[in-house]
Amino acid sequence: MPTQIRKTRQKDAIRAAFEEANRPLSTDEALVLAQKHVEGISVATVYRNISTLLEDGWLIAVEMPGGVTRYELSGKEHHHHFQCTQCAKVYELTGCAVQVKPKLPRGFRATGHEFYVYGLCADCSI
Amino acid sequence: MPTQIRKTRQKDAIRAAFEEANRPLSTDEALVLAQKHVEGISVATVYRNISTLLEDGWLIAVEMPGGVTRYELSGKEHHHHFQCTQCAKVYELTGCAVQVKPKLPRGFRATGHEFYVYGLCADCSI
DNA sequence: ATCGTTGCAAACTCTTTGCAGGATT
DNA sequence: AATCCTGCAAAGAGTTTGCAACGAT
Repeated sequence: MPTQIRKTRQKDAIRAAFEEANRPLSTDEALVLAQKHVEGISVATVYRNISTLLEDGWLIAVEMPGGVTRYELSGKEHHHHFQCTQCAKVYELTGCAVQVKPKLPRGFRATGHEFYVYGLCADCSI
Repeated sequence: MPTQIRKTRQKDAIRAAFEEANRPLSTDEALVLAQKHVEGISVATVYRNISTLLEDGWLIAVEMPGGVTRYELSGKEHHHHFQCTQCAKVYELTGCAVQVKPKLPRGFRATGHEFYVYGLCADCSI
């Protein structure tokens, strides 16, 4: 008998937060957004549910340099991320072409790369 | 009278650690290397001195996605960083050409970008 | 003898975990 | 009713800070 999973208001609120946001969310941001659906939802619950959603493959982690980890809906095609230097929000960048010619030291082997753009988002550009 | 600065064994040990390493160091790595010069040097001292060296402009912070901040000697020309997925050490990449054509959403303005390469360092490639 | 610096320990922040009560099936 | 899930509070990990003692000038 596989362990059963129950539907709760908190779980729904957290999933809704990510679906409504349209951008990667930190645990704090997810907490604030989820609290609009379920008042009094706790941080621990947000952390636990994000862990579960990561294991389920519903979310993936977005590691930002010098910042807390964000999470976004999985299943999107390859893309990079933009962080606003003013409000610190992170956005997805689609169709951002990057050409790399890494010159590695002798003996080094590259297996992947990450790329981040910084600047001002639309709200902060005003 | 400007605030005087004193020369201490701890301070020298921490600077030596960065000069000998030839790669960006985390506070932990700096602590371990500094302890080879001054036994019993404390974490607090490492943190405090790194802060001072940052203010002095002798060090600059290297923020790695999903990892602790590293610090490297300042004054080098523009370069990116390589992180070994095996030993987690960070190395500088010189002469790594990156061509970017970011397609930003309407109203967004880019001011900079960061680039990271992952793979196996020489020691871990064996 | 000053007073900058250090080491220790406490404080803080972010995240994880134990546990008892509450909610879903 | 069974047991998954939540909230609270305590516990960890990494970093910062207060304070008395140390030590460079």
